Amino acid sequence: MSEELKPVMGQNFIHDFIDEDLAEGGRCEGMQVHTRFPPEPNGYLHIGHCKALCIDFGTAEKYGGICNLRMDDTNPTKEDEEFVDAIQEDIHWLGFDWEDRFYYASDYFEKMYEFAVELIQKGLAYVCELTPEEFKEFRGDIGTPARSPWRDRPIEESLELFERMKNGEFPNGRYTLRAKIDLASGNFNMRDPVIYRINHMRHHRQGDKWCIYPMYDFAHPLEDALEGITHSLCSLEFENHRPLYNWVVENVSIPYHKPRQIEFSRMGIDHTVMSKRKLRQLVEEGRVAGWDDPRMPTLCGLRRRGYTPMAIRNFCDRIGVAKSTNVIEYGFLEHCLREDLNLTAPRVMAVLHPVKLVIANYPADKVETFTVENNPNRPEDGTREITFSREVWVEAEDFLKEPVPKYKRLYPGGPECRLKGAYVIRCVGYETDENGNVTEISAEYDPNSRGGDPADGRKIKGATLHWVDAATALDAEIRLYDNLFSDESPDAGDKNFLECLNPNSLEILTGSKVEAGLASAPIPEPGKTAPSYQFMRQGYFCLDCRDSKPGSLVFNRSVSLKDSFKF
RNA sequence: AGCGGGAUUGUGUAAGGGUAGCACAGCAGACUCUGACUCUGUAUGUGAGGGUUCGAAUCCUUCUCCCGCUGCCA
Repeated sequence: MSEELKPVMGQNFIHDFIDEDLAEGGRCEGMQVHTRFPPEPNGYLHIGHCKALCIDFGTAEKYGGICNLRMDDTNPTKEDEEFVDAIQEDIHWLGFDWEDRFYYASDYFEKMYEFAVELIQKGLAYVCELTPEEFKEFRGDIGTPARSPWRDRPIEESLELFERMKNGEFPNGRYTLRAKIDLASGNFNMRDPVIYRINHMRHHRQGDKWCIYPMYDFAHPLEDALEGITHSLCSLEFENHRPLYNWVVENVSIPYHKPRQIEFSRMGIDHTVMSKRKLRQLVEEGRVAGWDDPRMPTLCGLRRRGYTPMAIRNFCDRIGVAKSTNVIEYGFLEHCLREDLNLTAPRVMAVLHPVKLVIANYPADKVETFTVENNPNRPEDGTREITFSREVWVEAEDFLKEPVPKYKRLYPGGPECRLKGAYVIRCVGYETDENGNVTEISAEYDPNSRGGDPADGRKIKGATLHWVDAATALDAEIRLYDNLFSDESPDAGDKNFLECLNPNSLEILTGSKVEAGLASAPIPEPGKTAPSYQFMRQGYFCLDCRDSKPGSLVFNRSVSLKDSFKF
């Protein structure tokens, strides 16, 4: 990671809270800031998770503290071990390290059970036998308190029933354990929330050991407290749960810290969706090729698209942390990618829409080799050799039969242009097919401009054009991506986000021409970052890890270059 | 309606009584063997009304609008 681009987290309101805690001498004895990233292993990580990751790990780092990775696996219905590995890989790929602090919430089931028993003994929890339907009916609403006919069940009876629940004597839904808090609270989370439910389902790690599972609101504060977490950072939708979080920590005999929950707003990105449900729908309905489709905001998708960990991390650190609703422009993500790739990506030439250019006064049997820099901004990256002959491919948009204002490329009678690294040429004519489509451009070159510099030092008025030698060029398939959604906010309101899908989000070009040297380009392993090349003037491209094979190259365009000249 | 949050330029985010700053996007130039990069310059903002004050984005007050919450999900 280059120093100048190393992501740095700025001061934000979370830090203000922590500074406050530190100044008070620490709400926790001898406090070292300790955070955690607690994904539920039920799906793939996306860039929204990366924001949380940057906040959790970044905050710990800023204070010289540590951050745990914890699988929040308290609901066996949705979770699977397969995601555990994928999640760890993605986090490591981003460059975060939890060292040896990797935990499962399910490892605390025994302790959680004991804490639940303690609550019952204190008269702060009871076994309830409302059916789910009754529960809903008794829940009350704004203005009317909930009713709970079982909240005065004798402690001994609750203890016995809870133990029998654990022993598997009852079917799903027969009983729940509820915290006794406040049936009239305006905060519905406090209206005697369920803290344990019966679920006869095999847990991915615990197997059939348990058939009762703690609810998030009960489990999470305990997980945090047991791990010594000082600051539990989460997104805004848990704000209403904070009183319950604190209630649990305060009413249970935890010998460790009292963690503090701080909430921040999630990130939205325009032209994309972030909800796991919607992403899953895109995959399952075949709207995209899979979770790692380069158009997906998943980390595996972005990776296959050529996004670098550096770019994604910088993005997350620079969008800031606040509590207001926000929608970041997709262009900002692209900016962060260009910023990184511009520094590191080797330059090569590729012609996406090829047209044959014949240099009339160049000998038909002559072949030359030119040496060009891999990255003019970084001479230390060395050079490569490219061949040149009478016929080359150039970009179709670099020629016009009739020029438009400010056009300084090829047209009959137009200015001298430079073939990058080769020769100065001037357009002298063109040929068309019966439909008037340009089939061939003819030009004359200046033999005294070898390497691109005219011997007499005259200034070249036209542009520098990229090209590839027709004699050695490789065919490649190029995939250009656009936003998956044409609507700015496919996530907003009641509209069906699928109706906002952009039908032009993927464009496949066949017959594009690339430098012969790319034949030896390393094809990345799936799950690894594909090295990106800058195709001069065309953007950043990486070989597709799934579809490229030696001799058959498929490139994904990560992002185009900014183009200040619109044709 | 009850509870909890939020509102600073096109977008995101700073400034917590003292010149509203930064980044991206935009526009205009310079430079350039990438119309990229880089560099320079530039326009646009404190949701509304009252109040306190020499001075308010910031403190008080009234209002408006937006978001979240009534899973045995997390």
